[in-house]
Amino acid sequence: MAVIAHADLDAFYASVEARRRPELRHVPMWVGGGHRGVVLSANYLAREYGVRGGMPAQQAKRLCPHGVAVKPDMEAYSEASKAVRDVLGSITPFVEMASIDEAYLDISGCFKLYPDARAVGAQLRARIASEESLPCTVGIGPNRLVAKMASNTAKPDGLLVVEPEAVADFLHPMQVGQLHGIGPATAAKLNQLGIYTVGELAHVRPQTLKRAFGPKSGEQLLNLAWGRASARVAPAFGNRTPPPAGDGADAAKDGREMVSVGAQETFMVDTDDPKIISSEVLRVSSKVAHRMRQAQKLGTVCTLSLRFANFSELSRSRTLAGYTDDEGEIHREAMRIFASMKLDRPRIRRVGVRMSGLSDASNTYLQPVLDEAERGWREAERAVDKAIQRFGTGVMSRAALIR
DNA sequence: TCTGGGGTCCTAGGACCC
DNA sequence: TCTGGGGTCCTAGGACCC
Repeated sequence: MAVIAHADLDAFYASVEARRRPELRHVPMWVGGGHRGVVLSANYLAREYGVRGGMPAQQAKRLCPHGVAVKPDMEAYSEASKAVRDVLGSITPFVEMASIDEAYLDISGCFKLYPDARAVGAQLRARIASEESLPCTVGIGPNRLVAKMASNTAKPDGLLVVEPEAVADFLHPMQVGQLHGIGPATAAKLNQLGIYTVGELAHVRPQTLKRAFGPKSGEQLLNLAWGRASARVAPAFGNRTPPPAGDGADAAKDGREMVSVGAQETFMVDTDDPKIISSEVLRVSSKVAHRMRQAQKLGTVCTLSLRFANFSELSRSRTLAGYTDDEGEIHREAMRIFASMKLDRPRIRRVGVRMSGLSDASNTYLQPVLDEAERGWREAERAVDKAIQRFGTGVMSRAALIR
């Protein structure tokens, strides 16, 4: 039986900030905020005031007026994440970063060096604390789900091992909404059916769940309730092409193929001005195209999404005639979609563009551009990529994007 | 001064083909 | 000419996660 560990860095962004600014260590503090922003990560002192990740920054400030808001520094967090990954990798080669602040490890092969799972977990925590000065919680179980639930239960700064025979006793007393994969909507629907705890969920007739949630989701809910899940950890790229070396779009998570690339931006003030909307769509298209080129991907499905002033959303997608990573083409397609929506100038809060239907640039036929005048843009965009690589983001952009 | 940005996966309905 | 069934692809939207 496999033994899987889930390592979760506690209040990650806030911890990285506290590490380099010790004066922040003993005050309520969170990362994020700004105009129309949200809290990305709050330290545990701030959480005592009710401040939580995802909460509007305004609300955090109201709950904790003397708390300190810190501007995010994604580059620093990304570097810290890589350093942690290296530490984890020195204990087992089977490490899969599930996001910037958590990793799954297959530690099945570690028991020649360590007496038991608890010893491996303790070592992971000790090494990250001593080498990276970051607090971390480790959960261990027979598969990914149980390991994840164990770390959720043990955080912050804890360690919990759930033996295979103890899985049901561990999960069944929990509320259904605590399960990884059951969000507010599903929890509410389960509650309506009179199902509140994981134990109750585990004993519902499969037919009932399948009728209510569809065959696949119904089955999945039962698996979750019994703690059945994959124990696969995918650090290796197997027969797939590894992602390009270097930073940037290796945001591609370990092992899994990139499915889409998108960007979105919220306006400072809601707008119904087509000119402003078009130039914002160009800005996000340019971001998407740049990241696609970095990842060496071409895409064929363009999705435009809008969030309106009242927070309702609308999205439309279209399949292009060929593959592209060209910002001009993406922008034109997105604006064509916008026009086809025939909106009556509603106030728009946010615009987003996402490209999917991705394919590796190296083995995808790129449709020749018919309009010769367009040909120059590809080269120009490549040149901009190079300049950005040398001098950093912000050195160059289209004249139309300069505010 | 309410509510970001980056993703993945699933479902349902319609088009289309056999 | 009428009819049914199944498979697949595309699109829109919802749910969820960090």
